[in-house]
Amino acid sequence: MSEILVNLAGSGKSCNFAAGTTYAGIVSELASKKQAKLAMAVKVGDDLLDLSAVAENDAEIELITARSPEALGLLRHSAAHVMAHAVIDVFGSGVRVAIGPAVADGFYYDFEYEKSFTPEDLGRIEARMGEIIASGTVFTREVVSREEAREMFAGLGQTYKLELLDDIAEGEAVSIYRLGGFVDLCRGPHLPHTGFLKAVKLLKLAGAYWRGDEKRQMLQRIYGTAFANAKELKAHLDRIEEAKRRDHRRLGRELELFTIDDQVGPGLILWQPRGALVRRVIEDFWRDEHYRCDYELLFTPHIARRDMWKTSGHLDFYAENMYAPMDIDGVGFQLKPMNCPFHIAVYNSRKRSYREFPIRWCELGTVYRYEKTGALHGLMRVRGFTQDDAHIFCRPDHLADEIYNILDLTLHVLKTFGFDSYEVYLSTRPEKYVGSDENWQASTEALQDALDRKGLAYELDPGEGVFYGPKIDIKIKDVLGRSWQCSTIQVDFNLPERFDISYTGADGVEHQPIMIHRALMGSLERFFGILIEHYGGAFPVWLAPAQAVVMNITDSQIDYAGEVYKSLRAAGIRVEKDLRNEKLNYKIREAQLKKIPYMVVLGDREKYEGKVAVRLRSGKNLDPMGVEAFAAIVKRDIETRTDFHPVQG
RNA sequence: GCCCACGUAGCUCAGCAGGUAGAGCACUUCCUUGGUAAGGAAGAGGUCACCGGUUCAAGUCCGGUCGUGGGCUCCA
Repeated sequence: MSEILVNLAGSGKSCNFAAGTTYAGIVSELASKKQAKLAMAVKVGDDLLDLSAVAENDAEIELITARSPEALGLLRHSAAHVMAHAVIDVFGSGVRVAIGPAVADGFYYDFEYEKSFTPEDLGRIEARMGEIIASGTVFTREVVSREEAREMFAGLGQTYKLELLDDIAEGEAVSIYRLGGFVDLCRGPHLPHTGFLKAVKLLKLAGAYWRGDEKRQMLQRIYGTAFANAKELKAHLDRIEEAKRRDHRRLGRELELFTIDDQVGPGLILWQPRGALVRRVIEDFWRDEHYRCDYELLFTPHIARRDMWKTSGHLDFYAENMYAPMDIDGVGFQLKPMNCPFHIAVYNSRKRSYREFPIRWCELGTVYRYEKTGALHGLMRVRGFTQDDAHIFCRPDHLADEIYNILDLTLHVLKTFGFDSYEVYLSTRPEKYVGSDENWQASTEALQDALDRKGLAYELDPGEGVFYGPKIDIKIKDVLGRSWQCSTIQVDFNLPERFDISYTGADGVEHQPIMIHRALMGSLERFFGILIEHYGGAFPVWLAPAQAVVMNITDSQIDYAGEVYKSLRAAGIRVEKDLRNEKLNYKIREAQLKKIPYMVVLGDREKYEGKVAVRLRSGKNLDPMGVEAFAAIVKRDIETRTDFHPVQG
């Protein structure tokens, strides 16, 4: 029998073994007793392997323990098997299992069963899982022939497994894993035994189509999560709670920012006064920044002739997202899902010269798109929303600079809203596309060039571009670490062609301009939703609907409070007054719940000294000061768009 | 759109062997004039989402409609 040399990464230890020794055996030799006990799997090269697998060649192996980055995936995948085992134990062999992978925050398993599972069932399943885990049942792997596997799963009535089996490439080994009486077709690897599962929890039930295809069978999905220990599980559950507390739908109602009314319709947003105020501040900022960057503002209608949407191609490739046409004096009109054709119409209103380029037109354009009822979600997915849209008409040689300037503006805007961590994606030519290869190549290079100059690291998404041109997408990360795609910059060779727009070049000949579509925030509605969650409803002073609230302690300061209120207002501060006949505690509590940045408390002391006592929403107090001094503090927050007294958390 | 769950006062929720609704907060009025997260009392407020069915009787059972929530790419 041949010998192989195996060394344990990080330990400097190596040893000779007979080929065919299991990694468990190797580990027990090379690692300390303690380490060996903690080993969940081994990593050889890029491959994660079961401890029960055998080594055939010289190798360097790495121990996978609960602390390894790969551990969570392993734990969760094994937990999924334990769950499937438990479900079959509880509901019988009539349960058909589909797939059960580890996912970003946990794991799931999809089942088909005649009865639907109830939330109470989760408890029963979890209880049974607890028993399986406590038993320390081992996972065993077997490599079987296709025929054996087919026979076995057919015998078990596991038809989904048969289907999966058919998809395994010829030549690839077919492996099955046994866990007690439960057998699953699975690539693995798995934990040595269930005793490694220290913290598992089932979370929710959901429906999911077999293979994500809505034409196929609807299955019942059970989501769960697993962590290396109870503490980390709890931290995860706390994060879920925190996300719930920050849910923009809840805060939107509590802070009276927006509502959605059944009578009006689903996916249609009513901006309440406080929300509308925030929106106005956002829009003002947006417009100012665009004027600064040499954009011009447009306004365009909400409907247009159906013919226009035919020319633009929307009726061909976007019809399912558009609302039905309406008949106006015998002519078909349709609600706009995008603003671009209107901007082209503005372009076409007269002859254009290269001397005007680049033309930069922006619009806060409200569009309407059909979304499936099940997809609607608060402000995040709606049927009517306002895009912070812009279109740039230019020559190919302008492209790189224009993109650079757009990136510059985008990052500035995002940063101002407190987002300074980005993921950038560059999507290149897909299989089906319009435009010449030269144009694609030149503009893709222009995008790359701009990204490089801006010093932005990006990921390449080959073939993920839209059919009409390459694009850059920017995802922002909020305080909870969730990412949201808002900004997009797209080059378009298609619309200029379809509308046959042109400009007169320096050579006196007509040329076709290139068009760039871009949005920074994407949808004002959605961006507002993201902001609400990002700030947890405690907007920075420049955005806060109410920046300060003046409150008196007793009726004897009503006049003084009125004066303070007036001078703050005159200073341009959004101030409210609470002069009700209530105790100070009560007023503070209310202002606190409204997350108003500054509470101005006025009692006799302040009145006689001509000062104000300021409480921050963080709970801290500032030293008493004159009204002007206080106004200056608030003004500084507003002008710098940065809170000098940020809210914790 | 599909699966599951849910839809009772502005909000959060209770009610249920089917016998014609209840709490807390918010709101209104009165008392209280009180220094940094809820002072006290009284009052008003609901065709129990909508439509239909079963029943002597339905918020409670059945069916449908509308709406809300969790999901529906993360491949054995």
